[in-house]
Amino acid sequence: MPRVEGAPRRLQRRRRIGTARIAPCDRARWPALLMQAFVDTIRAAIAAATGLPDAEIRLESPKNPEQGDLAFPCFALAKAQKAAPPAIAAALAPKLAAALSGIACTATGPYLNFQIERGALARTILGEIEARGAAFGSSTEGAGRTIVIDYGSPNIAKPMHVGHLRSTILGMALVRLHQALGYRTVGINHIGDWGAQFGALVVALRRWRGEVDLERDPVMGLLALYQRSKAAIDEKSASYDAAFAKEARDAYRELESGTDGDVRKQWRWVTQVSLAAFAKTFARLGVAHDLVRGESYFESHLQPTIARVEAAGVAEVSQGALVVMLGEIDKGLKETPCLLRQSDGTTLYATRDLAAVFDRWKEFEFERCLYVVGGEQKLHFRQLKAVLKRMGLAWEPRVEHVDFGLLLGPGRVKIASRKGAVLVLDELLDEVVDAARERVKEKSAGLANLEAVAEQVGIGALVFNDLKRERIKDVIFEKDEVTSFEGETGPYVMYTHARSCSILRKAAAAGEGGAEPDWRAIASASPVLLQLGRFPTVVRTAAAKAEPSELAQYLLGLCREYNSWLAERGNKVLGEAPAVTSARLALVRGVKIAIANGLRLLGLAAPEEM
RNA sequence: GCGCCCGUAGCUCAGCUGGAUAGAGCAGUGGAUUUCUAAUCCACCGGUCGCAGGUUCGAGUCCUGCCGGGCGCGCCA
Repeated sequence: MPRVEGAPRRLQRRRRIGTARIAPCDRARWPALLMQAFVDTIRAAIAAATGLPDAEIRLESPKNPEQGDLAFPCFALAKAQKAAPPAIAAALAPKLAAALSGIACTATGPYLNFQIERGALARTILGEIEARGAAFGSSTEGAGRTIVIDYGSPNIAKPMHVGHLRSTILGMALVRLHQALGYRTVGINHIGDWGAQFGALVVALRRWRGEVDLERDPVMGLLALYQRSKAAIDEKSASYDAAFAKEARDAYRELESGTDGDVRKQWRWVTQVSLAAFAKTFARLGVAHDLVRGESYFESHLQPTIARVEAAGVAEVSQGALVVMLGEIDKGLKETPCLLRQSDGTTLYATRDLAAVFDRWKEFEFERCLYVVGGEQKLHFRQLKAVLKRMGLAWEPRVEHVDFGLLLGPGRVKIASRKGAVLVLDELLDEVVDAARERVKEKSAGLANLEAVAEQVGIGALVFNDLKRERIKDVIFEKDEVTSFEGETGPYVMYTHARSCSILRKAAAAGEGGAEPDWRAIASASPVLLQLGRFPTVVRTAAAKAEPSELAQYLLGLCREYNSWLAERGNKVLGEAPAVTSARLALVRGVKIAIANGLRLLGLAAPEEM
């Protein structure tokens, strides 16, 4: 039962570390990074004028958009030139202005502000989006390389609950982000289908099968048996049953022995009905794993795995157990070695994950192997990596724990409780979709595909609510917030998309938009254009940092800028002079494409009407 | 006790590799609909960026200490 157990036990936060660094932009490979192209041009000019090494030239955005599109602070030059930053800026501005064509350069205090010529900005960015369409934002950077992503990973015999939501949603987004960058992705559902608890469950099935309904909703029936069996083997529980516990241990031993008898038959059935239920839930979230490979798969790999670690000379026996001491690798792990084999000879979680990661490396030679697992398991993955490092495996840095915070209820109360009341994921999805259906009915009465849109909007609201936050932060699940659909929400982004589609439909119906665009008509939309230009870079960094929230935040910002522009009285799109309408339609189309692509990468639908 | 993490507006959060007056959403107040979906937009209200030092031309951002909160810590997963 690997990734999520009933109650999230731990919570960790971490700053971005590890391999999540972003390589310098390779222009040969990234011809279409849009804003990056302008940035590189300006940087080259600054380098030529100042002699600064390329790495030290950092451009930023001016505080006030009217000051320019890009800015360069001159403080760093002050020491070398022995002059005040404003004087340096003033001296540099004319030189750069002369060197750059189509980009104005002015000094404002200690800053150099650059403004790209409006027409060029619009033409470049909107032209690129138009040309690439659904592929806008994607690239071939990752061609020929593989990313393995372990996510979702529920445990059999129990329904998926809210605790699985974050891993599933984050994992799905990471799969899509990497795909967009040209990587081959392998999404793995590492189901928890092994362990002593299944011995107990089989015994529970033997004894109490008739007492629960296993026909209508097998997984809920299994949950009841699972909980009851857990109490029966818990010495501290009032329902402790010594005979049951012994039988459970025997059953697990039989399961582990590989004997294809009754125990294994029952276990197989449990696995089968559980997977069928998971598949439905995953489908609603738009998730499809490439590989379902549970812990049981690695049973035969356990002894070879231990042998391999022993052969590497890093294993030792301590207090009867086989461990790998890790203090030399990581001082923080001095007190917590990695246990590979218990004193009774059985293996542990770490052994299985070690077997799994060896297997994955052998099969995929991954660029990265991401474990989208809650922060409460941080120690486990830290140990796992430390073992790999101690074994001298060069690919150890490619293994990353993509950790995330807890999902909490109102008042920071834990939602998923070990005792009883699990919030079943399907029920939650139904609730959100119900709320969405009400809203869609009320706002768009005659919508033909009401049900489909309600599903898209409701689930989109839930997913976006999760993805918009930095993953390390806890998510406070407030139902009112998830079903409000206003403000910084998934439906807000979807709505912006749907409105744009509506404008484009009307334009097509009226035959507008064919004229040569007059880019001056969108001169006031440069914040929108600049934001559009950032899209490919955002996709790239969101993937590199395994942080989908960067894309979600980007989309919110894009929609905010765009809606604000669109609401201005002077910016009417349809029915204006043909050249004006053409230019504005190009902007609408560009935004529409960026939103659609962004939503898709986050795993959300982009309905054309809602 | 040890390890790791978090602490920005009443609430929920952004803030890119330290840089120009700290930004949104929600809640509250007041506006915008002969105008392309008002699931929108505009304005106002609201902040000692936990506290104290330090580094720096410059710190919400880096370092140290403290306070508050969370998670984890050998035979569970």
